[in-house]
Amino acid sequence: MSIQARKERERAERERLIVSAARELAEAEGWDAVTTRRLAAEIEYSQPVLYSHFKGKTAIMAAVAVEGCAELAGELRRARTAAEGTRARLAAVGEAYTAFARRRPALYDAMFTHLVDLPWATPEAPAPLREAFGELLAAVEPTAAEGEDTGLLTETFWAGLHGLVTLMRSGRLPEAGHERRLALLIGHFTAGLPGS
Amino acid sequence: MSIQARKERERAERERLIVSAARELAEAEGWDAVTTRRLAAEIEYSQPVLYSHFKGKTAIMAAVAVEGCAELAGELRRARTAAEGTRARLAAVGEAYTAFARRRPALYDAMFTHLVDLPWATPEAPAPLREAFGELLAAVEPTAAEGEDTGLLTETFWAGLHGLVTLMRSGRLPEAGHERRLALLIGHFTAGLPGS
DNA sequence: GCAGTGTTGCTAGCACTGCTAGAATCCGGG
DNA sequence: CCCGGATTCTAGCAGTGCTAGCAACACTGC
Repeated sequence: MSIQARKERERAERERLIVSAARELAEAEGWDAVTTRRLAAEIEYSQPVLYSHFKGKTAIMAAVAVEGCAELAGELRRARTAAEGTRARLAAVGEAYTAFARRRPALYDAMFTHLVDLPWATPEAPAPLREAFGELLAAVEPTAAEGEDTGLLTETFWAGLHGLVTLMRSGRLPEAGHERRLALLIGHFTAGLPGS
Repeated sequence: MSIQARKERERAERERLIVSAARELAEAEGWDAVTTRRLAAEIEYSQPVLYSHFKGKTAIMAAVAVEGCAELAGELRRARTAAEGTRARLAAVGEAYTAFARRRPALYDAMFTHLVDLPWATPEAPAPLREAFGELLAAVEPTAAEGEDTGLLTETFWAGLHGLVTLMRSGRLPEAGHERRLALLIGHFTAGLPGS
């Protein structure tokens, strides 16, 4: 009984070790550097051990992505609750979102650009994913007009942020001007608001 | 003199063959299926021939991306010139952009998601890239307020479209609702326009 | 017409990838 | 103390992008 519990505990511990090692390696050298061999060496086990925990490399990335979503949700919440007023809250959340993406590019890639085989826009989506989206929703909701679908509106706003981030990170948009582009996006999503 | 001209012509012909084969293969089975071996077989030459034309696989993808940009520019222009009125033009261009992305996902990936090592936001960017952006600019410009930077505004609008497309294609946004999300984006970028 | 020459394209192979079958090893229970 | 079963490792597969060095070809000058 007790010894099996210990084994399960150790196993869970090692699983967390895999995920955090993958994340650290990715953040330090990019996802290309995260090979199964390299990752196995990092956790001081052999390759096949990885496959006893995860179905494959993409499953490991998915686990990292979920972890990242939890973190992002926290940062968005902090930004939102710290700001006063509808417009300022949306601006703060947008700022926090893009700052997160720029500070942790590899994490962001795992979450929102790489194919990771996670259920997204469904109730079965992992909690951290729904939480992160919920934070965006909470910031966007007050800006909605009468009868507007706040879910769709949030998705559209999210797309704007995501586009800014990815196009910039791939060199398609110059870093310079990011603040002003973000301000334009916020401005267009809060036009016609009494508080502006 | 003439024989060298013929050789160069044949060489250029083969280069075009490589690019179009890569493109067709990518559109049919995705970029993962475009391996150097497969591509070589497709053009009925051996692998090293590819490297006498392009620096590597990414360079081939870049060539495909440029071709795709030219095509996108054409479709955007058609959409823009066919529509009447500032708002309708922006809507038509947005519609054409997302339709292109959904119809030719592999092409779109090469152009705007994969790392392709092309100069983008500079004067040295290939003409088709600048043309495609110019089409967006032409549609966005009339919506700009007094003293607004139309370049930055276009970039922001582009980011919105790009975000919608990529999040949808990776399953992060449901296909259903695309039209309404696009309408919301257009709406927010044309608010406060006399013609609305 | 023909040998020499220089380019052109091919064969073979490197170092690496994700992933897995089967051998070896370790650990708890009798 | 030793056996049995779970656990982990070694070794290898099929595939990747890319390249060195050789063979064969086409063209030039005689």
